[in-house]
Amino acid sequence: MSGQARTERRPTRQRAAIAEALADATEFRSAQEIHADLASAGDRVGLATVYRNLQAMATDGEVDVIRTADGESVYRACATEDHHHHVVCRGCGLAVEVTADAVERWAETVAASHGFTQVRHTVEVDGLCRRCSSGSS
Amino acid sequence: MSGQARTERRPTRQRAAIAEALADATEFRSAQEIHADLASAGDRVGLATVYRNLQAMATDGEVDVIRTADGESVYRACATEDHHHHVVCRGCGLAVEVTADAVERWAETVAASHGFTQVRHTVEVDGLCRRCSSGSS
DNA sequence: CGCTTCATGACAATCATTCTCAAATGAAAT
DNA sequence: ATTTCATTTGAGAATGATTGTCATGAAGCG
Ligand SMILES: [Zn+2]
Ligand SMILES: [Zn+2]
Ligand SMILES: [Zn+2]
Ligand SMILES: [Zn+2]
Repeated sequence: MSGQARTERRPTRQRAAIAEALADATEFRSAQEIHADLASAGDRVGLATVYRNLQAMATDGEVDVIRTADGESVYRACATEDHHHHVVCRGCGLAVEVTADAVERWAETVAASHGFTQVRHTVEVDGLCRRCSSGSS
Repeated sequence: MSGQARTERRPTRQRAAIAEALADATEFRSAQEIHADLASAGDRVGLATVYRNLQAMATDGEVDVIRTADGESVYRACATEDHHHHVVCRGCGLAVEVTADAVERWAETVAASHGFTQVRHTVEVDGLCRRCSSGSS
């Protein structure tokens, strides 16, 4: 039931660099941030290239992508290839991967009960992690 | 536990017009669309004003807002004031309101189990409605 | 090595959303 | 009704992430 549609893509230095930058990062990063990371590491990669690769990788399921509150797309190479969701800290960006079979089934069921097919879903949970909870007013 | 923070806001012709346009609409509409709707109805309202009011209304829980696949914010005056989610048709925009206590609890629980507080969540389900499913390959 | 095809990069173009700030308006006080 | 003052509006500029363009560079291949 897990779907990766690994498109036929040609390996390049840039792609490898992006993948590595993504592997090093522990939190979700935006295309712009990845681009900056590479730049500051002396790796010169075009911004458009970063966008294109990140999107392709996301499409192929190699990386996860979520939308921040202000609409920015952020990517991350997750620990597991299996379908999962995240609990993200609004304060520091810490992201925990979680699975939710119950939610998966619910989405499918509720949609089907209303006659919908080809169902997809988006589930994101955010809050303040333990550390960030301490410094609240 | 349901939160509306009805801000002290001053009633204006524009606000009323926007609220009405929203009430008439059956699907989710973007700020731009609402603005166009008003314009074509002879109601002249500044685009910035539409954005401002829509956001304020969303903040106060008067209307629902979701993000489309391409990052556009779309609003709708829903049937119920209670917390709920949607199953939206990718083909025609038809939106069904659904509740999911199980999901609500799951989000809260899984976040808490990882030490998160002030938890919020986003749950959107989309697919093809019965009608739109017919014309697929 | 030549050839074909895909990827890259610099930069222009999009486009939803936000910002600016002077003018208009609501509400309350006089 | 008129003054007063904070809020809201509107027209247009500004922002900023993402996408498009297209000439150049690199991969794959015989
Ligand atoms: Zn945190
Ligand atoms: Zn899921
Ligand atoms: Zn439909
Ligand atoms: Zn919910």
